[in-house]
Amino acid sequence: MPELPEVETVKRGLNQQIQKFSKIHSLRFLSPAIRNDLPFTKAPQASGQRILKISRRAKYLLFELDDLLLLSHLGMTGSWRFENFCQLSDLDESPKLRDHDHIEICLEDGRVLVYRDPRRFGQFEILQKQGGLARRFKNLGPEPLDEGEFTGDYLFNETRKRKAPIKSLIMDQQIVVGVGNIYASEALFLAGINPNTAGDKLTLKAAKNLVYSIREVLGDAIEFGGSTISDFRQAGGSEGYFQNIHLVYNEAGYPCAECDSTISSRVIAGRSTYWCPKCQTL
DNA sequence: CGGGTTACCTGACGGC
DNA sequence: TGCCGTCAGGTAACCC
Repeated sequence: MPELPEVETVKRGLNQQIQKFSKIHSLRFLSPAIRNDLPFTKAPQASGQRILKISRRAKYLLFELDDLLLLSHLGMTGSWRFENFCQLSDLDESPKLRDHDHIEICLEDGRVLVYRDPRRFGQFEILQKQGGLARRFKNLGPEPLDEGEFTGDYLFNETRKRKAPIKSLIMDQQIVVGVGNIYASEALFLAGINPNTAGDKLTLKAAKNLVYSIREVLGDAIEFGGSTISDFRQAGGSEGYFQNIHLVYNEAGYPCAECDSTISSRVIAGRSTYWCPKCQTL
């Protein structure tokens, strides 16, 4: 589900709600069954650690503790929420848990952070602060919103000799992180580039345009609190608004907002893809 | 290696 | 009502 704007929205919401240096009373896994099979039911090493802040790399959330990092990927349907009044003495009787809750982090201030993920495509790992992260993230490309590395020249170079459709390439997290299926279609529309165009057919000018459009659509989506398609929610539980501004995603058969042509769709590398045949000719 | 397909899961929705 | 097929924002394993 969540792409970069949704994860960024969750991160900002969690940081607002984390009190200054909330201390963890206990962290426990309610189910061993999210994607990277949690090998234990309790994580005593997290007890007593403060949550200093929550940051984001690519589509991963990083809970920075005193000595540890909690790494959380939301997959398609993952979400974090706060519940009040954690029953510290008798967790099993907690009435606040729902179906598909997998992780519970009780804070000493009495609140509890709960991770829920019906489809269980999410990931969760506990890493040592020193060293673990670089290895874990070695295959991730640059952050699209950071100045400097993700430039038109960079994308042009990365797409040379690549025959795959440009849409697949901008969703490749080794080339650039954070772009998923919705924002790939949206960014290509803004740039006037057909998603089926082979990577090596991209001109330098088009690559520069596309980098600009990716930045624009991701940045705008963050301002609107992300896109709520079915179950994405901000950390406070409210919906995003950017889904109301999608120009091509899920618009097959409807008129293009720019030119009234009928929006096309086709599955590319297993993912539904949408574009305007008249506006996207590069 | 590069590109596509499938698997991993549950739930929502449409057609019959 | 209910059954069945299809689809869903991601990643990783697998196959050619």
